[in-house]
Amino acid sequence: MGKSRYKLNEIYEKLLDAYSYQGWWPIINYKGEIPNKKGSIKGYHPNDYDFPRDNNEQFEIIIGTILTQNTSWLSVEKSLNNLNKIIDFTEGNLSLKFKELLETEEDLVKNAIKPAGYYNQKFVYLKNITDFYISLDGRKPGRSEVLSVKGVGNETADSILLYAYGMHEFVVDTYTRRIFVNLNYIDKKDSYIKIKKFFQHNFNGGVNEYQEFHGLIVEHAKHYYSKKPYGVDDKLLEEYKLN
DNA sequence: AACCAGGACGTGA
DNA sequence: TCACGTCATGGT
Repeated sequence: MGKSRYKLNEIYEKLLDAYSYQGWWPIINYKGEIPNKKGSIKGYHPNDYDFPRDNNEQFEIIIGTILTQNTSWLSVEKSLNNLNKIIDFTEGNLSLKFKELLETEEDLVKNAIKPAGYYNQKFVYLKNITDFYISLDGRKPGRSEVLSVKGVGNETADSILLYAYGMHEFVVDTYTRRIFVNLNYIDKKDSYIKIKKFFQHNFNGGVNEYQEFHGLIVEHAKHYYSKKPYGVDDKLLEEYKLN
């Protein structure tokens, strides 16, 4: 494990030194703040992995995973705050209240989530995942089970499992691909599952480290992998680049 | 004014 | 399987 030529744990430590704890997944009613964090100014809980603290926070994370598909977190935060004005996220059973709202106030919900984009699609996806969540009745879902929900693909599934359920599933996103393609650790044509397994086999860490690593990868990528050509100015991880 | 943002799905080869 | 078009608002 330590003799792998892929030094993922060293990279993890390097990113942690550079950016410190990211406090993913953000909770909109949490009062913690990280100054100068792009995409949001609050909701993160750095170096505190005891989340979600209740079922409503768990469901809020799940809503967020749908809304953030191909969209910036700032837009999602606006949508979540809009929804929070319609339904109190902190009282009662959020999933049941949300289901009721989805069924009776379609236009109201669509308008609320508009900032996150794709609001017609995401409205349907939210209905699907809400019904699924309620059907679980508190039970932890399996990966294939979550994947079967229309609107939940590989990344969203792993985000739900890792951040909402605290399960040991590595999340791969476009930023992960860009960084580690640039380091020649993976090929840009590799499938999601292949990359996920690559990280799970070569990165030694538990649930907390999986959560943190993904947040760090996103943070680092926002600095050096948002505009083409990706990563040419990435001095921080330069020493880990292969051939 | 293009381009991108914490993707997923349907379609046709 | 896989490449491609579609979904859509908002920031840079």
